[in-house]
Amino acid sequence: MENNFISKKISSWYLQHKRDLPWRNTQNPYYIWLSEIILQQTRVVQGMPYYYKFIEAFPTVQDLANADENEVLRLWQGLGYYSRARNLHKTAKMVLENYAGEFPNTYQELLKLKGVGTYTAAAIASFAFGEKVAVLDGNVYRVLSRIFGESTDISSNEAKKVFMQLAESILPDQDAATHNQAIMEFGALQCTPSSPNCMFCPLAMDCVANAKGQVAALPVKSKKVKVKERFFHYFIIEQNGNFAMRKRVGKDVWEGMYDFYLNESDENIQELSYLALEDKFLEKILENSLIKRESSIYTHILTHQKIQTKFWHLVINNNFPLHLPTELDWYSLNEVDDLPKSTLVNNYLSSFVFE
DNA sequence: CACGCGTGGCC
DNA sequence: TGGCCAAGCGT
Repeated sequence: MENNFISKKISSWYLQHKRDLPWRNTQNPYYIWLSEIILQQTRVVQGMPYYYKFIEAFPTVQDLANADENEVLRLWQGLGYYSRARNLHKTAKMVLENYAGEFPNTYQELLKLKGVGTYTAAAIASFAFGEKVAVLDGNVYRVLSRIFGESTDISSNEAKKVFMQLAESILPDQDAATHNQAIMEFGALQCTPSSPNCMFCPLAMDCVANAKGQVAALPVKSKKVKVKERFFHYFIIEQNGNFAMRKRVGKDVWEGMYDFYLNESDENIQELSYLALEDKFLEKILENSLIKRESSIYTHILTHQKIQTKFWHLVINNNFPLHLPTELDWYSLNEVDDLPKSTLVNNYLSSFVFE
């Protein structure tokens, strides 16, 4: 490519302004993979402590593969998008079983790993193995849309082809790794989503959006999220110093994380007696317990959901032979602490001390 | 393939 | 304040 002045300017800017991030000082594919999974949809400052925790707890991919899923999820607790942690663990096992413990070293092979899509495969292939493949992430979409004045909706299916073509048009033959790092860092620090400082931009004179006064309008992104309201009543069931919890399964939020007995309604119902009408188990435990604590309403905001929750701490009479539903099991206080839990549950638990 | 999946920071 | 975003992926 002869119009590589764009790549050269961005890479030059990168060498002057790049942050010193730990995963940039290694070519170990395990560390690079780990950092890329952590950073999916996640800010560097938010992911950084998790990166350090993981490499300390699991220095090698073998260590990660040999861990229990709960242990991995517990370490991931608080970072969100927990399928990343479950897939991280699955992939570590795959690397051990299918690749003899050696990370696959090409874009095409990397794509076969769980949780590794086109972006992450390109990132690992270029950073760890020097393969000439272009990364296409949120930063790259933004930088390219502005430089080239490309207004294709980045939420559309067509965008992936259009922008990949642009990305490849400025991908240099040599050192794709530095180029890829550079364009992402350029998007993160210079060509920012809102109010970029184009006065100091080395590409100001080359940028179509800047010339047309379209910087704020690009990239075009149409997708809007619809927020669904949900109403939870969590019942912390305690008997003889043990607590009933379950591992969440299915397609709902927080799959794999542990929580308490949940009564969910479409409407904002406050009366326990009303809830118990439709919930025989709840009716039974209410008849045989004391309400030790009734929390205030916790409003938990997720990307697609707004969940209003009240927590009820019930102490079941010691002599009542309570038979738990199959999904629930008893855990000691220390075990409760060790289990992976959502931030909503942890917010409640950390708001007071069990006595 | 459009949608669901977390959390925290920003204005 | 509420909406938007931040190194996407699986289904």
